[in-house]
Amino acid sequence: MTTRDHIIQTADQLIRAKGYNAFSFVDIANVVGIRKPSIHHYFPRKTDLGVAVIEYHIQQLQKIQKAFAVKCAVEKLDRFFLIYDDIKKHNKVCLVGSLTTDYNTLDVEVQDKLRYFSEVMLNWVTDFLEEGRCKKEFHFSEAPRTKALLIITNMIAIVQLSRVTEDKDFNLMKETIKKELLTN
Amino acid sequence: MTTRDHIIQTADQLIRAKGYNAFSFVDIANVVGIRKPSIHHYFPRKTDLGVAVIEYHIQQLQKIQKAFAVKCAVEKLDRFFLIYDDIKKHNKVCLVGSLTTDYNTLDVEVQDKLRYFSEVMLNWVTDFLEEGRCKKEFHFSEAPRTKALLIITNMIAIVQLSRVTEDKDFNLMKETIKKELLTN
DNA sequence: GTCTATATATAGATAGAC
DNA sequence: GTCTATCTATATATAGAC
Repeated sequence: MTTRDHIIQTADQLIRAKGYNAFSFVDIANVVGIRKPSIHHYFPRKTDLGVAVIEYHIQQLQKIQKAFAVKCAVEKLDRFFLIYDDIKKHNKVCLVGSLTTDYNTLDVEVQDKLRYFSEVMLNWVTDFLEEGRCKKEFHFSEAPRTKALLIITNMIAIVQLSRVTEDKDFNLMKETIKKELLTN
Repeated sequence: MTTRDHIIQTADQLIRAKGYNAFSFVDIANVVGIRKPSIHHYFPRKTDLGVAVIEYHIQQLQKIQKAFAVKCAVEKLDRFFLIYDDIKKHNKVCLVGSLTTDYNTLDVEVQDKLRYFSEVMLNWVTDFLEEGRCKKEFHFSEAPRTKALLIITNMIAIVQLSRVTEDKDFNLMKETIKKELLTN
């Protein structure tokens, strides 16, 4: 892995563990094993790093979309849940949840990139829900985009909320959502 | 309003607009019209202020619970939604959503108070959902606490997510949730 | 590409006068 | 109860040597 990628992935972990305004270049330097000013060689401003972290997430999601394009809707749903399994396992929150709460403190470049990432995510879920209903894998009465919003908001917030309720509420949400999609 | 209350309410607005780690005592001083060190007279540490803000929310919620104790479940649901209407109207997020994303940076006193507030909120929603189903006002198949988690996570995250999708997604969530509770 | 040194701003917090 | 002055730590960022 290149130093640049190591910085991006470390920033990503810190943003989702502590929040955008609670991580610093020193935190990253300590993990990557370089000095604070060296990070500016790759990312002149914190904003540049923030944008790069979101771009990394967009790339990862597009890889998943591509790899699962031929799979059935239930498999796509399971892959969607797997994203949050990983988040919950490491006691993080998702990038959209972390950055939307700090939204009013972000530079417009980060805001715009975040908007685009959210759009890609929402479109993907909307599409596989519609496909799943079309093929009788899923059953739901709402518009596919509305159902996608319901499910995505469940997942965004349960990784946050289960930090203070109970960890097992995470699996409870997942199982309830899946069961209801498969029933009827 | 006392200076102390003014500080608490200003801190509350700032936490939900920008996040816990993005507001400072100077921000509050500028709004309240006093100097930064004067705030320490009321709240020695930022942690003390954080705790007070959550306590304020607990009090507000308990007032609502009391005032609506005699009302029907649908009215309680509408009052629950009204909390989020106010949040969305002012482009804020809810306290639980804001503080759970910053959870790992909070002192344990704030964490514990936040856990208690979340419990009060979850219990209230669980109770009026159960009551509503009992009286045939609501229809749902999940356990009441599970349904409460589904609805609360929808609301926590839609005020966050609709900052980057579309504002009208907020009303869309609300109406969809209510319609499904009333149907069947 | 990484370093040391530094600039500049701001954070949370305290001391002590009024 | 509020102020000025100050402390200490840390933030983002830059300059310039190696």
